Amino acid sequence: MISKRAKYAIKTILFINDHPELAPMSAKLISEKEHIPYKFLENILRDLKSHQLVKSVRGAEGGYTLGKDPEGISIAQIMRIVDGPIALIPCVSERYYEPCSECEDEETCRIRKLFNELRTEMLPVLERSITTLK
Amino acid sequence: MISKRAKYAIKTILFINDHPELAPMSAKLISEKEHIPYKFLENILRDLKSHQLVKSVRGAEGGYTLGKDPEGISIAQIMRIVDGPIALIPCVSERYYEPCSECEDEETCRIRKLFNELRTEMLPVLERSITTLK
DNA sequence: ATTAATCCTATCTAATTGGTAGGAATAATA
DNA sequence: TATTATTCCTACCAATTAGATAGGATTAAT
Repeated sequence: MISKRAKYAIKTILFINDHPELAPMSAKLISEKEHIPYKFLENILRDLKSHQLVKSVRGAEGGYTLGKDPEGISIAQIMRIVDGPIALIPCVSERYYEPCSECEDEETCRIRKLFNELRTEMLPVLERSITTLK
Repeated sequence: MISKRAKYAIKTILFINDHPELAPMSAKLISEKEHIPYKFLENILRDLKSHQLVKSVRGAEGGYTLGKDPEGISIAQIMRIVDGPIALIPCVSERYYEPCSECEDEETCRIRKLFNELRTEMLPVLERSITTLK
């Protein structure tokens, strides 16, 4: 299961992308329209900003805009920022790899092999640009 | 990420299936060979038993055997028992469905659509019989 | 000066994860 | 029959994570 944080982050990015006419978009508005607790949303936005997924404008009339071309933003990117690995076990994660403490031989581990295959199936779905979501 | 509980459960089922000559298999042996904390393993086995994935024989020389034909056991089954849903958001889970509290319209939700597609890609991998794992 | 924003640090509560403790019940076998 | 090896059961516990909330400093438009 992904966290609420991740779901909120995805909603936020989609909402900003859907409403270019309201740029820069205030956290208050996002919070109200997407039913995300305001202070929690602030945290999430800070996280997204530190990873360049959004940019901010300070002061009155300020708010957030996407940090890069929406074509280049995927759900996978957002998930990795807020939840960490996409893979379901750490020993098959590319970016967050960690060996399993009790595993005897990673090369022949059937569990690892299966979850590696699983990750391979998952990635293309999650790495599509957010602009392709309908 | 799946829990350690789930990984231990999978290892346990595979180990029992791999060693029919040691049936019934004691928790002590599984614990030692697969490096799973004994008391924790007991919990997991109880859980697997209550879902008919293993059967037990009590007393000295007792232990555990598979609760059904290994052809009929999948990683998905084990994961559902110990971790719950396979789907990454509750609103696309078949067996553990729950609506998203903040969602306005499930039918048109793009996030839901994507994660539903994701689940559809994941299931065939996880629902293969454990006997096919190499 | 006021107001509406972002930014920052810190704190809090509840649930979950990963595990442990202690012992009762059962059955093989010496 | 006593011992031993096992499953079975209830309860507890510590650390971490999830999901926020609090309070205020900073910035900029009006």
